[in-house]
Amino acid sequence: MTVTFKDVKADLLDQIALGALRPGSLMPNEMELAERYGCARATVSRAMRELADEGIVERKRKAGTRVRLSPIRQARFSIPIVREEIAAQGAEYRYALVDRTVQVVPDWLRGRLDLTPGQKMLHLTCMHYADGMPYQHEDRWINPETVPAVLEADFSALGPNEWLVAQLPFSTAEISFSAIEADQELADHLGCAAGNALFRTERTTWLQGRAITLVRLTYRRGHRVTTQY
Amino acid sequence: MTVTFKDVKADLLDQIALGALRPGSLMPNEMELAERYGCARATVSRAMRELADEGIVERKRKAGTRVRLSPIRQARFSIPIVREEIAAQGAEYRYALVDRTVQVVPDWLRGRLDLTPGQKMLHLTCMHYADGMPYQHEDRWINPETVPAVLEADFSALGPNEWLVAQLPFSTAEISFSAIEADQELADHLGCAAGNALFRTERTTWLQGRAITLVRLTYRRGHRVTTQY
DNA sequence: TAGTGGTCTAGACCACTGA
DNA sequence: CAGTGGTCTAGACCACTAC
Repeated sequence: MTVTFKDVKADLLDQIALGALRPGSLMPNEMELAERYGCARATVSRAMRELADEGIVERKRKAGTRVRLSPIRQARFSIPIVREEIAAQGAEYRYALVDRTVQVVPDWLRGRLDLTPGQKMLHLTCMHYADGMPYQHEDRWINPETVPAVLEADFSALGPNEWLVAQLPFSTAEISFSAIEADQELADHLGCAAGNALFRTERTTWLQGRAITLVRLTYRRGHRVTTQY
Repeated sequence: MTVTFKDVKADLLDQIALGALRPGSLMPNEMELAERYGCARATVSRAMRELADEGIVERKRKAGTRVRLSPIRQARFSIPIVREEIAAQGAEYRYALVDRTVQVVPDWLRGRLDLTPGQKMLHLTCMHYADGMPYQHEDRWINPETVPAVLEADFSALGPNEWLVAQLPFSTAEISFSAIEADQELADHLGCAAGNALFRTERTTWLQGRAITLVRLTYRRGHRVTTQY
Protein backbone atom coordinates (compact mmCIF):
# COMPACT_ATOMS: atom_id res chain seq x y z
CA MET A 1 0.00 0.00 0.00
CA THR A 2 1.31 3.39 -0.88
CA VAL A 3 1.39 6.20 1.65
CA THR A 4 -1.55 8.56 1.28
CA PHE A 5 -1.87 12.16 2.39
CA LYS A 6 -4.34 10.96 5.00
CA ASP A 7 -1.73 8.63 6.46
CA VAL A 8 0.73 11.47 6.70
CA LYS A 9 -1.84 13.82 8.18
CA ALA A 10 -2.97 11.28 10.76
CA ASP A 11 0.60 10.51 11.77
CA LEU A 12 1.48 14.16 12.15
CA LEU A 13 -1.66 14.71 14.23
CA ASP A 14 -0.68 11.78 16.43
CA GLN A 15 2.78 13.19 16.93
CA ILE A 16 1.28 16.51 17.95
CA ALA A 17 -1.25 14.88 20.25
CA LEU A 18 1.37 12.67 21.88
CA GLY A 19 3.74 15.55 22.40
CA ALA A 20 6.45 14.43 20.01
CA LEU A 21 5.83 17.65 18.14
CA ARG A 22 5.45 20.40 20.72
CA PRO A 23 3.42 23.56 20.21
CA GLY A 24 5.61 26.25 18.74
CA SER A 25 8.18 23.80 17.46
CA LEU A 26 9.45 23.83 13.91
CA MET A 27 8.47 20.82 11.83
CA PRO A 28 10.73 19.26 9.20
CA ASN A 29 10.29 20.71 5.74
CA GLU A 30 8.27 19.00 3.03
CA MET A 31 11.20 17.30 1.29
CA GLU A 32 12.47 15.80 4.49
CA LEU A 33 9.04 14.51 5.51
CA ALA A 34 8.53 13.10 2.02
CA GLU A 35 11.69 11.05 2.36
CA ARG A 36 10.79 9.97 5.88
CA TYR A 37 7.33 8.78 4.85
CA GLY A 38 8.50 7.43 1.52
CA CYS A 39 6.13 9.45 -0.59
CA ALA A 40 6.16 12.39 -2.97
CA ARG A 41 6.45 15.93 -1.74
CA ALA A 42 2.99 16.73 -3.10
CA THR A 43 1.54 14.16 -0.73
CA VAL A 44 3.16 15.73 2.29
CA SER A 45 2.18 19.13 0.97
CA ARG A 46 -1.50 18.29 0.91
CA ALA A 47 -1.39 16.83 4.41
CA MET A 48 0.30 19.94 5.75
CA ARG A 49 -2.01 22.26 3.86
CA GLU A 50 -5.06 20.64 5.42
CA LEU A 51 -3.52 20.90 8.87
CA ALA A 52 -2.93 24.58 8.17
CA ASP A 53 -6.51 25.08 6.96
CA GLU A 54 -7.75 23.53 10.16
CA GLY A 55 -5.68 25.87 12.27
CA ILE A 56 -3.44 23.18 13.76
CA VAL A 57 -0.29 24.34 12.08
CA GLU A 58 1.11 27.59 10.76
CA ARG A 59 3.03 27.82 7.52
CA LYS A 60 5.35 30.52 6.24
CA ARG A 61 7.60 30.46 3.24
CA LYS A 62 11.23 30.27 4.10
CA ALA A 63 10.38 30.17 7.81
CA GLY A 64 8.86 26.70 7.60
CA THR A 65 5.94 25.06 9.34
CA ARG A 66 5.28 25.31 13.07
CA VAL A 67 2.75 23.73 15.39
CA ARG A 68 0.46 26.53 16.54
CA LEU A 69 0.95 27.58 20.15
CA SER A 70 -2.76 27.50 20.75
CA PRO A 71 -4.60 25.89 17.88
CA ILE A 72 -7.20 28.12 16.29
CA ARG A 73 -10.34 26.31 17.25
CA GLN A 74 -13.10 26.63 14.75
CA ALA A 75 -16.52 25.11 14.82
CA ARG A 76 -18.50 24.74 11.65
CA PHE A 77 -22.26 24.85 11.86
CA SER A 78 -24.34 23.93 8.89
CA ILE A 79 -27.24 26.25 8.27
CA PRO A 80 -30.07 24.01 7.16
CA ILE A 81 -33.41 24.95 5.70
CA VAL A 82 -35.99 24.53 8.45
CA ARG A 83 -37.98 21.98 6.55
CA GLU A 84 -34.93 19.78 6.09
CA GLU A 85 -33.90 20.30 9.70
CA ILE A 86 -37.27 19.04 10.88
CA ALA A 87 -37.44 16.23 8.36
CA ALA A 88 -33.98 15.07 9.46
CA GLN A 89 -35.41 14.60 12.95
CA GLY A 90 -38.07 12.33 11.52
CA ALA A 91 -40.84 14.79 12.29
CA GLU A 92 -43.59 16.04 10.03
CA TYR A 93 -43.10 19.59 8.81
CA ARG A 94 -45.81 22.20 8.59
CA TYR A 95 -45.54 25.84 7.61
CA ALA A 96 -47.87 28.76 8.20
CA LEU A 97 -47.78 32.38 7.09
CA VAL A 98 -48.81 34.50 10.05
CA ASP A 99 -48.58 38.00 8.67
CA ARG A 100 -47.55 39.87 5.54
CA THR A 101 -47.24 43.63 5.18
CA VAL A 102 -45.39 46.11 3.03
CA GLN A 103 -44.17 48.96 5.16
CA VAL A 104 -41.68 51.77 5.36
CA VAL A 105 -38.39 50.55 6.78
CA PRO A 106 -38.01 51.34 10.47
CA ASP A 107 -34.96 53.31 11.46
CA TRP A 108 -33.15 50.51 13.30
CA LEU A 109 -33.40 48.32 10.22
CA ARG A 110 -32.48 51.06 7.78
CA GLY A 111 -29.20 51.55 9.57
CA ARG A 112 -28.46 47.87 9.64
CA LEU A 113 -29.06 47.33 5.95
CA ASP A 114 -27.76 50.66 4.70
CA LEU A 115 -31.05 51.64 3.03
CA THR A 116 -32.49 54.98 1.97
CA PRO A 117 -35.07 56.65 4.28
CA GLY A 118 -38.69 56.01 3.34
CA GLN A 119 -37.90 52.86 1.43
CA LYS A 120 -40.51 50.13 1.65
CA MET A 121 -39.80 46.59 2.75
CA LEU A 122 -41.77 43.40 2.74
CA HIS A 123 -42.28 42.22 6.31
CA LEU A 124 -43.25 38.58 6.87
CA THR A 125 -44.02 36.62 9.99
CA CYS A 126 -44.14 32.85 9.73
CA MET A 127 -44.28 29.75 11.89
CA HIS A 128 -42.71 26.38 11.34
CA TYR A 129 -44.09 23.30 13.09
CA ALA A 130 -42.64 19.85 13.77
CA ASP A 131 -45.25 17.14 14.27
CA GLY A 132 -47.79 19.86 14.93
CA MET A 133 -45.77 21.48 17.69
CA PRO A 134 -44.29 24.98 17.32
CA TYR A 135 -40.68 24.69 16.27
CA GLN A 136 -39.47 28.01 14.94
CA HIS A 137 -40.78 31.56 14.64
CA GLU A 138 -39.57 33.53 11.62
CA ASP A 139 -39.58 37.32 11.48
CA ARG A 140 -38.28 38.41 8.11
CA TRP A 141 -37.71 41.61 6.16
CA ILE A 142 -37.06 41.46 2.43
CA ASN A 143 -35.81 44.27 0.22
CA PRO A 144 -37.98 44.52 -2.92
CA GLU A 145 -35.44 46.77 -4.62
CA THR A 146 -32.99 43.90 -4.69
CA VAL A 147 -35.56 41.17 -5.29
CA PRO A 148 -38.53 42.79 -7.10
CA ALA A 149 -40.29 39.48 -7.74
CA VAL A 150 -40.80 39.09 -4.01
CA LEU A 151 -43.86 41.37 -4.07
CA GLU A 152 -45.69 38.97 -6.37
CA ALA A 153 -44.55 35.82 -4.59
CA ASP A 154 -47.13 33.77 -2.72
CA PHE A 155 -45.83 32.85 0.71
CA SER A 156 -48.96 31.12 1.92
CA ALA A 157 -47.60 27.66 1.12
CA LEU A 158 -43.85 28.04 0.63
CA GLY A 159 -41.65 29.71 3.23
CA PRO A 160 -39.64 32.79 2.24
CA ASN A 161 -36.35 31.08 3.00
CA GLU A 162 -36.91 28.38 0.43
CA TRP A 163 -38.29 30.88 -2.04
CA LEU A 164 -35.21 33.09 -1.69
CA VAL A 165 -32.77 30.21 -1.95
CA ALA A 166 -34.38 29.18 -5.23
CA GLN A 167 -34.23 32.74 -6.59
CA LEU A 168 -30.73 33.68 -5.55
CA PRO A 169 -28.09 31.03 -5.94
CA PHE A 170 -25.53 32.85 -3.90
CA SER A 171 -24.95 35.44 -1.28
CA THR A 172 -22.82 36.56 1.60
CA ALA A 173 -24.25 36.66 5.08
CA GLU A 174 -23.65 37.59 8.66
CA ILE A 175 -25.13 35.36 11.31
CA SER A 176 -25.36 35.73 15.05
CA PHE A 177 -26.60 33.58 17.91
CA SER A 178 -28.04 34.91 21.12
CA ALA A 179 -30.43 34.20 23.98
CA ILE A 180 -33.56 36.31 24.36
CA GLU A 181 -36.51 36.49 26.70
CA ALA A 182 -39.84 35.70 25.08
CA ASP A 183 -42.32 38.55 24.77
CA GLN A 184 -46.00 37.71 24.91
CA GLU A 185 -46.37 37.34 21.16
CA LEU A 186 -43.43 34.96 20.82
CA ALA A 187 -44.63 33.03 23.84
CA ASP A 188 -48.05 32.58 22.28
CA HIS A 189 -46.63 31.40 19.00
CA LEU A 190 -44.06 29.07 20.48
CA GLY A 191 -46.20 27.69 23.27
CA CYS A 192 -44.14 28.88 26.21
CA ALA A 193 -44.41 31.51 28.90
CA ALA A 194 -43.45 35.15 28.50
CA GLY A 195 -39.97 35.65 29.88
CA ASN A 196 -38.75 32.16 28.99
CA ALA A 197 -35.24 31.96 27.54
CA LEU A 198 -35.26 31.28 23.82
CA PHE A 199 -32.48 30.63 21.36
CA ARG A 200 -32.32 33.08 18.49
CA THR A 201 -30.49 33.16 15.19
CA GLU A 202 -30.27 36.42 13.31
CA ARG A 203 -29.07 36.50 9.73
CA THR A 204 -28.41 39.36 7.35
CA THR A 205 -27.89 38.51 3.71
CA TRP A 206 -26.28 40.54 0.95
CA LEU A 207 -25.88 40.05 -2.77
CA GLN A 208 -23.00 41.97 -4.28
CA GLY A 209 -23.14 44.67 -1.64
CA ARG A 210 -26.91 45.13 -1.71
CA ALA A 211 -29.05 44.06 1.21
CA ILE A 212 -31.46 41.26 0.46
CA THR A 213 -32.99 40.21 3.73
CA LEU A 214 -32.74 40.23 7.48
CA VAL A 215 -34.33 37.39 9.38
CA ARG A 216 -34.77 36.57 13.05
CA LEU A 217 -35.36 32.92 13.77
CA THR A 218 -36.52 32.15 17.29
CA TYR A 219 -36.69 28.53 18.34
CA ARG A 220 -38.97 26.72 20.72
CA ARG A 221 -37.77 26.48 24.29
CA GLY A 222 -34.84 24.14 24.86
CA HIS A 223 -33.43 24.28 21.35
CA ARG A 224 -29.72 23.86 20.93
CA VAL A 225 -27.37 23.77 17.99
CA THR A 226 -24.53 21.31 18.09
CA THR A 227 -21.44 20.53 16.10
CA GLN A 228 -18.22 18.60 16.37
CA TYR A 229 -14.71 19.67 15.51
CA MET B 1 0.28 33.32 -17.33
CA THR B 2 -0.78 29.79 -16.74
CA VAL B 3 -4.26 28.98 -15.53
CA THR B 4 -4.39 28.38 -11.78
CA PHE B 5 -6.92 26.46 -9.75
CA LYS B 6 -8.09 29.77 -8.35
CA ASP B 7 -8.87 31.03 -11.84
CA VAL B 8 -10.91 27.93 -12.54
CA LYS B 9 -12.69 28.12 -9.21
CA ALA B 10 -13.54 31.80 -9.65
CA ASP B 11 -14.83 31.25 -13.16
CA LEU B 12 -17.01 28.35 -12.08
CA LEU B 13 -18.38 30.43 -9.20
CA ASP B 14 -19.18 33.24 -11.60
CA GLN B 15 -21.01 30.88 -13.89
CA ILE B 16 -23.06 29.61 -10.98
CA ALA B 17 -23.81 33.11 -9.68
CA LEU B 18 -24.77 34.39 -13.12
CA GLY B 19 -27.02 31.44 -13.76
CA ALA B 20 -25.03 29.84 -16.58
CA LEU B 21 -24.70 26.78 -14.35
CA ARG B 22 -28.11 26.23 -12.79
CA PRO B 23 -28.65 24.56 -9.42
CA GLY B 24 -29.07 20.85 -9.90
CA SER B 25 -27.40 20.84 -13.29
CA LEU B 26 -24.62 18.45 -14.20
CA MET B 27 -21.25 20.06 -14.78
CA PRO B 28 -18.76 18.86 -17.39
CA ASN B 29 -16.33 16.29 -16.10
CA GLU B 30 -12.78 17.10 -15.10
CA MET B 31 -11.14 16.12 -18.37
CA GLU B 32 -13.50 18.25 -20.39
CA LEU B 33 -13.04 21.28 -18.14
CA ALA B 34 -9.28 20.81 -18.24
CA GLU B 35 -9.35 21.04 -22.02
CA ARG B 36 -11.69 24.00 -21.95
CA TYR B 37 -9.51 25.94 -19.52
CA GLY B 38 -6.27 24.74 -21.05
CA CYS B 39 -4.84 23.28 -17.87
CA ALA B 40 -4.10 19.92 -16.30
CA ARG B 41 -6.86 17.78 -14.82
CA ALA B 42 -5.31 18.11 -11.36
CA THR B 43 -5.86 21.85 -11.53
CA VAL B 44 -9.53 21.48 -12.30
CA SER B 45 -9.73 18.77 -9.67
CA ARG B 46 -8.48 21.05 -6.93
CA ALA B 47 -10.87 23.83 -7.92
CA MET B 48 -13.81 21.44 -7.90
CA ARG B 49 -12.73 19.84 -4.62
CA GLU B 50 -12.69 23.21 -2.89
CA LEU B 51 -16.13 24.05 -4.25
CA ALA B 52 -17.31 20.73 -2.89
CA ASP B 53 -15.70 21.38 0.51
CA GLU B 54 -17.51 24.69 0.66
CA GLY B 55 -20.84 23.06 -0.04
CA ILE B 56 -21.40 24.77 -3.41
CA VAL B 57 -21.16 21.64 -5.46
CA GLU B 58 -21.80 17.94 -4.97
CA ARG B 59 -19.50 15.27 -6.35
CA LYS B 60 -20.14 11.59 -6.89
CA ARG B 61 -17.99 9.10 -8.71
CA LYS B 62 -19.45 7.98 -11.96
CA ALA B 63 -22.42 10.30 -11.48
CA GLY B 64 -20.34 13.45 -11.94
CA THR B 65 -20.46 16.88 -10.32
CA ARG B 66 -23.64 18.86 -9.82
CA VAL B 67 -24.38 22.34 -8.56
CA ARG B 68 -26.15 21.89 -5.24
CA LEU B 69 -29.87 22.66 -5.30
CA SER B 70 -29.54 24.65 -2.13
CA PRO B 71 -25.94 25.31 -1.18
CA ILE B 72 -25.00 23.89 2.19
CA ARG B 73 -24.45 26.99 4.21
CA GLN B 74 -21.79 26.68 6.82
CA ALA B 75 -20.79 29.21 9.38
CA ARG B 76 -17.41 29.00 11.02
CA PHE B 77 -17.05 30.29 14.53
CA SER B 78 -13.65 30.66 16.06
CA ILE B 79 -13.43 29.46 19.64
CA PRO B 80 -11.22 31.93 21.39
CA ILE B 81 -9.70 31.73 24.82
CA VAL B 82 -11.74 34.02 27.10
CA ARG B 83 -8.80 36.19 27.95
CA GLU B 84 -8.07 36.84 24.29
CA GLU B 85 -11.75 37.40 23.59
CA ILE B 86 -11.90 40.09 26.25
CA ALA B 87 -8.57 41.61 25.31
CA ALA B 88 -9.73 41.84 21.69
CA GLN B 89 -12.56 44.06 22.87
CA GLY B 90 -10.07 46.35 24.47
CA ALA B 91 -11.19 45.49 27.98
CA GLU B 92 -9.13 44.51 30.97
CA TYR B 93 -9.30 40.83 31.83
CA ARG B 94 -9.60 39.42 35.32
CA TYR B 95 -9.99 35.85 36.43
CA ALA B 96 -11.21 34.36 39.69
CA LEU B 97 -11.45 30.80 40.97
CA VAL B 98 -14.76 30.45 42.77
CA ASP B 99 -14.74 26.84 43.84
CA ARG B 100 -12.65 23.69 43.56
CA THR B 101 -13.68 20.22 44.67
CA VAL B 102 -12.82 16.63 43.86
CA GLN B 103 -15.98 14.58 43.82
CA VAL B 104 -17.51 11.37 42.56
CA VAL B 105 -18.89 11.84 39.07
CA PRO B 106 -22.65 12.44 39.04
CA ASP B 107 -24.71 10.05 36.96
CA TRP B 108 -25.68 12.54 34.26
CA LEU B 109 -22.06 13.35 33.66
CA ARG B 110 -20.88 9.76 33.81
CA GLY B 111 -23.21 8.89 30.95
CA ARG B 112 -22.10 11.83 28.89
CA LEU B 113 -18.41 11.11 29.23
CA ASP B 114 -18.60 7.33 29.24
CA LEU B 115 -16.90 6.98 32.64
CA THR B 116 -16.87 4.19 35.22
CA PRO B 117 -19.20 4.51 38.25
CA GLY B 118 -17.57 5.94 41.34
CA GLN B 119 -14.83 7.66 39.43
CA LYS B 120 -13.68 10.98 40.81
CA MET B 121 -13.58 14.20 38.85
CA LEU B 122 -12.17 17.63 39.49
CA HIS B 123 -14.97 20.17 39.57
CA LEU B 124 -14.08 23.83 39.10
CA THR B 125 -16.16 26.97 39.10
CA CYS B 126 -14.59 30.17 37.81
CA MET B 127 -15.50 33.67 36.80
CA HIS B 128 -14.07 35.83 34.05
CA TYR B 129 -14.41 39.60 34.18
CA ALA B 130 -14.07 42.33 31.57
CA ASP B 131 -13.20 45.74 32.98
CA GLY B 132 -14.37 44.53 36.35
CA MET B 133 -17.80 43.48 35.12
CA PRO B 134 -18.87 39.84 35.07
CA TYR B 135 -18.34 38.44 31.59
CA GLN B 136 -18.45 34.67 31.71
CA HIS B 137 -19.20 31.97 34.25
CA GLU B 138 -17.28 28.73 33.83
CA ASP B 139 -18.44 25.42 35.28
CA ARG B 140 -15.91 22.75 34.43
CA TRP B 141 -15.31 19.07 35.09
CA ILE B 142 -11.91 17.55 34.40
CA ASN B 143 -11.03 13.87 34.27
CA PRO B 144 -7.88 13.21 36.37
CA GLU B 145 -7.48 9.76 34.82
CA THR B 146 -6.78 11.36 31.47
CA VAL B 147 -4.90 14.36 32.85
CA PRO B 148 -3.33 13.30 36.17
CA ALA B 149 -1.34 16.50 36.55
CA VAL B 150 -4.57 18.43 36.93
CA LEU B 151 -4.84 17.50 40.60
CA GLU B 152 -1.60 19.32 41.36
CA ALA B 153 -2.34 22.31 39.17
CA ASP B 154 -2.96 25.66 40.78
CA PHE B 155 -6.00 27.31 39.27
CA SER B 156 -6.04 30.33 41.53
CA ALA B 157 -4.29 32.53 38.99
CA LEU B 158 -4.52 30.73 35.64
CA GLY B 159 -7.86 29.54 34.25
CA PRO B 160 -8.33 25.84 33.55
CA ASN B 161 -8.93 26.46 29.87
CA GLU B 162 -5.53 28.01 29.35
CA TRP B 163 -3.91 25.38 31.53
CA LEU B 164 -5.46 22.57 29.52
CA VAL B 165 -4.58 24.12 26.17
CA ALA B 166 -0.96 24.28 27.25
CA GLN B 167 -0.99 20.68 28.49
CA LEU B 168 -2.88 19.06 25.63
CA PRO B 169 -2.07 20.46 22.25
CA PHE B 170 -4.87 18.74 20.47
CA SER B 171 -8.22 17.16 20.94
CA THR B 172 -11.58 16.53 19.39
CA ALA B 173 -14.61 18.25 20.79
CA GLU B 174 -18.33 18.63 20.59
CA ILE B 175 -19.80 22.06 21.16
CA SER B 176 -23.35 23.24 21.54
CA PHE B 177 -25.06 26.61 21.91
CA SER B 178 -28.29 27.15 23.78
CA ALA B 179 -30.34 29.64 25.76
CA ILE B 180 -30.93 29.04 29.47
CA GLU B 181 -32.72 30.78 32.29
CA ALA B 182 -30.43 31.99 35.06
CA ASP B 183 -30.75 30.25 38.41
CA GLN B 184 -30.03 32.28 41.51
CA GLU B 185 -26.37 31.34 41.66
CA LEU B 186 -25.69 32.26 38.05
CA ALA B 187 -27.66 35.46 38.49
CA ASP B 188 -25.53 36.43 41.49
CA HIS B 189 -22.30 35.73 39.67
CA LEU B 190 -23.27 37.41 36.43
CA GLY B 191 -25.05 40.37 37.94
CA CYS B 192 -28.48 39.76 36.49
CA ALA B 193 -31.85 38.58 37.78
CA ALA B 194 -32.86 34.95 38.24
CA GLY B 195 -34.86 33.85 35.21
CA ASN B 196 -33.02 36.11 32.78
CA ALA B 197 -32.14 34.56 29.44
CA LEU B 198 -28.44 33.76 29.15
CA PHE B 199 -26.35 32.45 26.31
CA ARG B 200 -24.57 29.20 27.03
CA THR B 201 -21.82 27.27 25.33
CA GLU B 202 -21.24 23.67 26.34
CA ARG B 203 -18.13 21.84 25.19
CA THR B 204 -17.04 18.26 25.65
CA THR B 205 -13.45 17.42 24.82
CA TRP B 206 -11.87 14.07 24.07
CA LEU B 207 -8.32 12.92 23.50
CA GLN B 208 -8.05 9.71 21.54
CA GLY B 209 -11.41 8.44 22.71
CA ARG B 210 -10.92 9.34 26.35
CA ALA B 211 -12.91 12.09 27.98
CA ILE B 212 -10.87 15.06 29.14
CA THR B 213 -13.28 17.73 30.18
CA LEU B 214 -16.80 19.05 29.98
CA VAL B 215 -17.32 22.76 30.41
CA ARG B 216 -20.36 25.01 30.55
CA LEU B 217 -19.68 28.61 29.74
CA THR B 218 -22.50 30.99 30.55
CA TYR B 219 -22.19 34.57 29.37
CA ARG B 220 -23.43 37.80 30.82
CA ARG B 221 -26.84 38.92 29.67
CA GLY B 222 -27.03 40.14 26.09
CA HIS B 223 -24.02 38.24 24.79
CA ARG B 224 -24.04 37.15 21.19
CA VAL B 225 -21.65 35.34 18.93
CA THR B 226 -21.33 36.51 15.37
CA THR B 227 -19.67 35.36 12.21
CA GLN B 228 -19.75 35.96 8.49
CA TYR B 229 -19.86 33.47 5.66
C1' DT C 1 -18.78 -2.84 -16.34
C1' DA C 2 -17.59 1.50 -17.81
C1' DG C 3 -17.17 6.23 -16.41
C1' DT C 4 -16.21 9.37 -12.92
C1' DG C 5 -13.74 11.39 -9.26
C1' DG C 6 -9.64 10.53 -5.90
C1' DT C 7 -5.01 10.24 -5.38
C1' DC C 8 0.07 9.48 -6.12
C1' DT C 9 4.35 10.51 -8.61
C1' DA C 10 8.43 12.87 -10.31
C1' DG C 11 9.84 16.83 -11.95
C1' DA C 12 9.64 21.67 -12.65
C1' DC C 13 9.15 26.63 -11.92
C1' DC C 14 7.69 30.34 -9.17
C1' DA C 15 6.69 33.56 -5.05
C1' DC C 16 7.51 34.95 -0.95
C1' DT C 17 10.40 36.19 2.88
C1' DG C 18 13.72 35.54 6.66
C1' DA C 19 18.58 35.56 7.52
C1' DC D 1 20.09 35.50 -1.69
C1' DA D 2 18.84 31.08 -0.51
C1' DG D 3 15.35 28.13 1.50
C1' DT D 4 10.70 27.27 2.06
C1' DG D 5 6.09 26.55 0.69
C1' DG D 6 2.71 26.97 -3.44
C1' DT D 7 1.38 25.35 -7.60
C1' DC D 8 1.27 23.21 -12.35
C1' DT D 9 2.01 19.26 -15.37
C1' DA D 10 1.51 14.77 -17.62
C1' DG D 11 0.76 10.40 -16.76
C1' DA D 12 -0.79 6.61 -14.10
C1' DC D 13 -3.56 3.55 -11.21
C1' DC D 14 -7.27 2.96 -8.17
C1' DA D 15 -12.11 3.08 -5.87
C1' DC D 16 -16.46 3.73 -6.08
C1' DT D 17 -21.02 3.38 -8.09
C1' DA D 18 -24.70 4.34 -11.45
C1' DC D 19 -26.36 2.07 -15.16
